[in-house]
Amino acid sequence: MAVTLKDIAIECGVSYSTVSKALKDSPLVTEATKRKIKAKAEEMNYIPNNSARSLVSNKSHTIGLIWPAVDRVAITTLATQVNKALKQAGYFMAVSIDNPVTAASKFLELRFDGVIVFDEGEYTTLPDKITNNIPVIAYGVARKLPYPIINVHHDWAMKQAVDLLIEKGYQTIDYIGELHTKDIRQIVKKETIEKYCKEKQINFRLVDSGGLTEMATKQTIKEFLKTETLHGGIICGSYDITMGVLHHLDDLETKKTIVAYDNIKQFKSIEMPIYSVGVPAEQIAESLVKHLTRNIETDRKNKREVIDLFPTLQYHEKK
Amino acid sequence: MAVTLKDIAIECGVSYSTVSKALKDSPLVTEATKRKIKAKAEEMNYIPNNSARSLVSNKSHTIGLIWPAVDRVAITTLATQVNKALKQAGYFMAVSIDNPVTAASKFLELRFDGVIVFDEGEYTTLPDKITNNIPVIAYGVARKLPYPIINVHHDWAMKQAVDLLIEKGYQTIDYIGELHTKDIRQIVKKETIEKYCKEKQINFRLVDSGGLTEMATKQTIKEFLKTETLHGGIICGSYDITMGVLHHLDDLETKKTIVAYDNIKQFKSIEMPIYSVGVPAEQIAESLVKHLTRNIETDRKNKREVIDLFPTLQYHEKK
DNA sequence: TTGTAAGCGTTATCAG
DNA sequence: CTGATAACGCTTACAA
Repeated sequence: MAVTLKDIAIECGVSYSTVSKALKDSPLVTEATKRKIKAKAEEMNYIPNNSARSLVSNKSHTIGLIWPAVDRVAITTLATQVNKALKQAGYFMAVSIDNPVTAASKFLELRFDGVIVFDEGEYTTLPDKITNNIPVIAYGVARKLPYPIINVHHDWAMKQAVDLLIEKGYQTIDYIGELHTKDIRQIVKKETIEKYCKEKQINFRLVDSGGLTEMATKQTIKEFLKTETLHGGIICGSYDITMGVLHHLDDLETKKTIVAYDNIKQFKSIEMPIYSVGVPAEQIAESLVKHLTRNIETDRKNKREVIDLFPTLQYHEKK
Repeated sequence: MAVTLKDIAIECGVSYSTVSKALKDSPLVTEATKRKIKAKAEEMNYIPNNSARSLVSNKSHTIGLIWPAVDRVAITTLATQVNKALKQAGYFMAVSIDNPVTAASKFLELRFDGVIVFDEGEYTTLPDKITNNIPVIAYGVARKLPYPIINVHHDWAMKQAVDLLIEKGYQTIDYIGELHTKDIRQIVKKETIEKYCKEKQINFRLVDSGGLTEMATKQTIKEFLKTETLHGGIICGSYDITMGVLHHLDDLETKKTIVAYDNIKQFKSIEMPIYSVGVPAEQIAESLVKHLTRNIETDRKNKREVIDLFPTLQYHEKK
C-alpha cells in the first residue's frame, strides 16, 4: 500500500508526529531533521492521505463545481477561469457533470469545502438538506435562493445593446435568442428587450434561435431566412447563438451591426467586427471564488444574498 | 457539525456499529431495528463521511477524469457517456480540467479509486510516481505507455473513408484536418490518408484545418477557398472540423460526399446527408469503464496494454 | 441479534 | 525540539 507517515518515521528513526510536523514546515522541528525527513519523503514518494487529513481537520481544500450542461463554449471559458482562480486561492476544483443534486450530495460525502453551481433555474436548485451543510455559491440570475448568487445583470446588458443600436440610427431591432425556455437568463433578456424597446419607442422583433447552441441556431435561422429577412441592428442572446447567426451573414458583414451577449475572448477571433456586452469571465470567476472562499474561511452560513455584476460593452474590430 | 453514526445511535438507543450495519442493509440486523434506524437517519439528514469510510476501506467509489481540453464537442459527448457508464458501475465521476499531473496528484491525495485520462500525447502522460499508485486508463491512440490505453484505430477509419469515396467514383480525395500538430491522433489520420491513397493510386490533397475547433477550421477554410476549390470527395478529421467546413458548403450539399471522423449523435442533426466513421461514444465509454473497474476490483497493477476499438462507417440521412 | 473494540492515517495537544 | 497519545467517523472482526 501507499507510504504513510509511519513508514517515513521508521526509515528516519523518528516518531511519526515529528514527520507530520516536518512535512508541514513547522518551526517546532530542527532544520536538519526537516531536511532529512523531507528528502526521505520525496525518495519514498510519499503522498499525503487527504481522507485522514480531512477527517481530523475538516478541510479538503477542494471545491466542487456543478456543471450539468457541459457543452456551451461561453461556460467552458468561465469554468477554466474558475479553476484558475480557485487554484490561486489554494483550492483544487473538481467538476461534476452529473445532475445537480447527485453531484452536490456526493461533494458533501467527499467533504469538499464548498460548492459552485452554474445556475440554470429550477433544475439546478439545491435543497436545504444540502445547502445547510456546505457553503454554496451560484452563478446566474438573481432569484429566490437560500444561498448567495452572483447576479449578472442581463437586463442592463440588453439596455446597453438597444441604446447602442438606437444611437447608430437603426429603426428596428432584431433580437435573436432562445424564446421558449424556462431558463431565467434567457427570459430576462427577452423581456428586457420587449419592455425597453417599447419604452424607447423603437420597433423590435423577437426571433427564436431554437436553442442555446450554435447548431440549433444555425438551423432555426436558416428556416427563418427562407421567408423573412433580418434587419440591420441585431442583438444576439449569447456567443453560441451569435456563431449560429453569423453562419448566414458572411456576405453582409458591413451592412449590419451585431451586439452579442457574453464576454469571452473568443469574440476577438470572429471574422467580422462585432460588439459584445457582458461581464468578462475572469471577473465572474474572481467574484465567485472571492465570495465562496470568504464564506468558507469564516464559516459563515449560507444565506440569501445577491452579488451584482454589471456588463460592459466592448467593440471587437474585424480580425 | 454534521450528523454522525454516533448521533443516530444515541437517538435510537443502540450502539453505533449497529447503526453502521443497519445503514448498509446488513443481514446481521433485524428488519425492525433497521427500519427504525434508517428512518432516524433520514430524519436527521445523515450524510456519510467518505473520508472516514475511505480511510478504513481504502475505497472512495470515485473516479477522476483528466480532461484538460474541455472545449471540443466530440469529447463532451464522450465525457457524458463515461459519467453515465461509471454511475451504472457504482462510481462517481469527478472531472479535473487542470493540467494532467496536478489533477492526477490530487486524485491520488483524495484517494480516488482510479483515473481516466483523455490522452493527447506527451503533455498528458502521467509519471510512474503516480501510475504506480492508482489504476489508470487512457483514451487515445496506441503509444508506449506504462498503463492501459483504449486505442481507436484511426488508420482503419481513414481507410474505410477512402474506400467509400473510391467506390463512389471520386477521382481525387480532399482530406481536411489538423496537419501541423503533435497530437498523435491527427498524425495517424493524416499519414494513413497519404499512404493508403498512394497504395490505392488515387489522387489526394491534404488541406489544413488550422486547428481542431470549428472556429479555427471555419477561418482557415475560408482563406483556402479564396484561391482553391474543394473536390467532391471530402474526408474531415473530426466532428468539429466538419462543422467548420460545412459552414462554406451550404449550397453544394448534394454535389459532394463528406466522410467525417468521429461518431457522435450530433451528426444526426446536420442539415445535409453525411457519412461518419468512428467508434460510438457509448462504446468507448463502456470499454474505458469496463477495463478500469476490472483493474480496480481485482487490484491489478497498471501495465502496458492496448485495447483495440475498430471504427465503423455510418450514413446519416439529410435531417 | 447486538455491542465492544481495534485500527485506518492524520493532526494537535501536551509531556518530556 | 521531540515523542506519546487522543481524536476525527467509520468498518469489521469478535465477544456477549
